[in-house]
Amino acid sequence: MEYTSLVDTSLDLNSNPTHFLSLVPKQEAQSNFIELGLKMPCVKDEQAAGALVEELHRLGEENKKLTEMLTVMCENYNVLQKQLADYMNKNPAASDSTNNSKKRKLEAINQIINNERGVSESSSSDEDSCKKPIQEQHIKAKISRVCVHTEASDTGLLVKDGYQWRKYGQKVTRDNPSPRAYFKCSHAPSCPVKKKVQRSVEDQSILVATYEGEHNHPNQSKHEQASSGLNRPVATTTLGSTGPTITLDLTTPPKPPSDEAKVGGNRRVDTPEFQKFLVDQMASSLTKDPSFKAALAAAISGRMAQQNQSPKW
DNA sequence: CGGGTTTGACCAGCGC
DNA sequence: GCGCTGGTCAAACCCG
Repeated sequence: MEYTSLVDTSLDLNSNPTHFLSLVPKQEAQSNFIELGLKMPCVKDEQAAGALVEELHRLGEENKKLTEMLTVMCENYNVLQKQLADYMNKNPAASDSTNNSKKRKLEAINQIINNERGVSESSSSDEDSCKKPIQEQHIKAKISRVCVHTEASDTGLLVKDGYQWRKYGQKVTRDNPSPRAYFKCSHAPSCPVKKKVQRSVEDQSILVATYEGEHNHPNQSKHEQASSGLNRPVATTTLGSTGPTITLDLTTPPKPPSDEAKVGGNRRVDTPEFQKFLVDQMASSLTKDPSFKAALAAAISGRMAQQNQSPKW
């Protein structure tokens, strides 16, 4: 289950700007207009400076509220996921309707999730985890997934992440018409890390890279990474192979709460620190998105035009 | 010639 | 045991 299917972070501004504006207080719409560099014609500089400071505080408050809202949403998602797992355990017939491979996959996912959370949520997974060697569980827990946005015309399965990879296989899987490529880390012969790269079923322009294990050697230098034209990772998660995927711009570094949040780590996504990191990323992604700003400007200007027709603001 | 890629064959796990 | 599926191997091939 993809996070994106549950938490839709997109704002359909273009389709109905006035609808969006109805959610935004009139005062804020005006101040956002100022922030976008579209100055009101008759506002004096001092007033504008004061308004900007005031606006800064207001935006800070707004940011805080949004952060809290998103945190609550993430918590709700986790609760729903848990409820679904409970339901599946209580009603095995419901899960029997799926085909065998999906069933197999679900079991693997559940195990991964349980390992990630360090909590056994069902007795069956307890039994399974007891059967498996501890070391194997440990390896499985070191799974992370990274979504990389590529050009639609780009048919390759190359995800540049700073490491050296050697392709050792390619396979067409049942659930996805796009072939899946298998890579081993060739930077160090003893490095156990493997990588699977496959195009997303929903969006062929997105490459989904699944990393297994952890590198036992340092990455390329920052300079090398910068000059090697790395792909633009749009999302990363460490919650198993089908865990949450939130579209984020990770090209610029607001530092994650800890280094564990980096690719290849096994950081839990349900920790407050990671959620705050996600929130920060979303916020920065939105504010940097020119289309978002353009849509917002269009919405505000449309609203202002509407307001100008009526005598009062 | 060495290293990487391609691709068909093989193997293991799982359900029936 | 058989069929299906995902993962891996390894020979052939390609390229600088």
